[in-house]
Amino acid sequence: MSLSPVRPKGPHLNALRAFEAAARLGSFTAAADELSVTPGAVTQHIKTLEAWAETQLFIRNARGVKLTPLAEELLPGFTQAFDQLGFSVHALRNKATPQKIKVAALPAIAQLWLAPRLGLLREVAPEISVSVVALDTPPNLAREPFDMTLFFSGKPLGKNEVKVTGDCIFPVCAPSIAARLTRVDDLGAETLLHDGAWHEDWDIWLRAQSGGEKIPRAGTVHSLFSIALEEARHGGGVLIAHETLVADLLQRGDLVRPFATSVDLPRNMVARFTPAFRQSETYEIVKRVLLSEG
Amino acid sequence: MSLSPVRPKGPHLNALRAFEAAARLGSFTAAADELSVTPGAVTQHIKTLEAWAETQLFIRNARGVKLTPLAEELLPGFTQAFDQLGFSVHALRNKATPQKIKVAALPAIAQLWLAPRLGLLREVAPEISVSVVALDTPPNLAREPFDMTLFFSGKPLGKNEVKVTGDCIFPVCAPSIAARLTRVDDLGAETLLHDGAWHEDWDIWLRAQSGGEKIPRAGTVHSLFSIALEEARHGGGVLIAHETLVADLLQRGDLVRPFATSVDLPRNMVARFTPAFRQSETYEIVKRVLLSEG
DNA sequence: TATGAGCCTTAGTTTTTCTACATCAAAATA
DNA sequence: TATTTTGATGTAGAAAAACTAAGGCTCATA
Repeated sequence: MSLSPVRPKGPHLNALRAFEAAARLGSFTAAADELSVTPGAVTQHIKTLEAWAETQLFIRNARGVKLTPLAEELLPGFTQAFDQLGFSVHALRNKATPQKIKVAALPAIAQLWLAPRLGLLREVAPEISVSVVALDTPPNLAREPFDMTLFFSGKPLGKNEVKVTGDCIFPVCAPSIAARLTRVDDLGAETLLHDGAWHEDWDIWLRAQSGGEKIPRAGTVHSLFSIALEEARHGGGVLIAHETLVADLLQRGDLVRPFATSVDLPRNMVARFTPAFRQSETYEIVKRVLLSEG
Repeated sequence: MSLSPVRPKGPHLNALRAFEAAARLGSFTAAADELSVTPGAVTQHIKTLEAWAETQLFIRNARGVKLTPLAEELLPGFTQAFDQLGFSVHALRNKATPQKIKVAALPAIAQLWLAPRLGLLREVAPEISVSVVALDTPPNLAREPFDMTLFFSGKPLGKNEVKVTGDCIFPVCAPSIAARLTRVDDLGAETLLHDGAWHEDWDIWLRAQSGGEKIPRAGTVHSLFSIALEEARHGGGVLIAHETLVADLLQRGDLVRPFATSVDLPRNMVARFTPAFRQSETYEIVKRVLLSEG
């Protein structure tokens, strides 16, 4: 019996959050990414927490970490707590400023699909202000302050998800280039443009064409689809494009499809919403305007 | 549509915790107390949160704060989240170090009732280590890292509470003083000792005696019951004592009861446990040993 | 009118948290 | 086998957050 003079303190909330993220994702690096900090910060948080609890939470291997049985057992409770907290934070934002919404989207989607539609939204409901953040990977909606995300997904639709469009690829190019393309074989003489994140697109499309296997895949890679698109528009080569992202330019005639065949990819453009946002008045308007014509 | 380059951040967790406490308790000062910080810290947290959400959460009056309807609406969700978090933290401690338990108790209870029994516990289960923190008011078990509390309570027993003893008061003094006390009136010539936190005790007891109303209540006040008790033991006066706290000294003969009459107060000494602790193996042992003889 | 309770503000300090690197070990690759 | 890659760690310094202390304000109550 030690009559301690000081009120004992609980662990730091940030350490608990770091633990939950690391345990759920099974990786300190992934947790650091979700929390927008460096992996070193996560290491420190978890070390602090382990010292506080006087126990080990992770088994460190040189290549990644593994949960101890204790951490495994405790994880669901922490996840539930932070989920509830995240929901309440979303509710706070949605009820305090219902006319302001935050969207996270793939850069290409943000620029080529979303941007035109936001003009439409402004016409219909000028009181709604939308802020868009371009991200390469979908954020964890239960934890980060976004109301909706727009990404491609090959998984079955989840509870708060809505299919926006399918994903279908085909080559596009400037009309001047299209003039000299009649057979798939002609592509061998052209620069094949593609996006770095979708480096398999040409391969997929060519494999679906008879004789396409022989075309060399080498070409110019751009880190952003929108830059590759710009390049194609100026006659820089033939781009393997995603239908939803080039519909506008095709309609305007800036780009044309040299070949009729397209390939459907097994994935969709998916809009995902937070449960809190779905309860707000704004949700219906946004959904109606943005997802009107599939 | 502003294409923001930075990933937006959620509010700080500490700010959310401060909000929850302030909203639940309806007072910044009380929240500061629960969180063991100064009221200024709470003010700042809440101001930060209000700025983040771009909304007002409290209506400030010169005398206390009132929740806005929005805050009122959001409170339950936040409370639930932090309750769950608290439970998980307790579970972490209980499963990581099941042999270490933390108790918060009233100073007088800690010293006079609990301390003797801890020796007994050590005999029965030496592997259990108990740390005791003396507090004047019961801590919020759902938020602070204690496994159990021991305080007097006049309220009906709650879900995780167990009655330990009743509370019954009567005068005690050294045998030398008792020798010159025969009637209640004789108390008029003695120094009446009492604890500052229980300043009404003499009043209550005297009112229950015939003729007691006339005795002057003035006497020596001590901030700690145990100091008043020490004073009484050394012949410094007559103390109005609580049965559970002086049983030992009475049995040993260090103190005696000059009058037979006692008054039952409408309250009990109550042990309260965390739900997480009740699930641990240690709970049964502790309960059996400490609460054996009512 | 004086007092006290309760919150606010500001300035300055302490504590916490984060980053930037360098390092290390196992696994994957060549 | 040598090399590269991946993911975690340790440390120092810097940045950010959180806290305290002290003075001030306002309203209710005595």
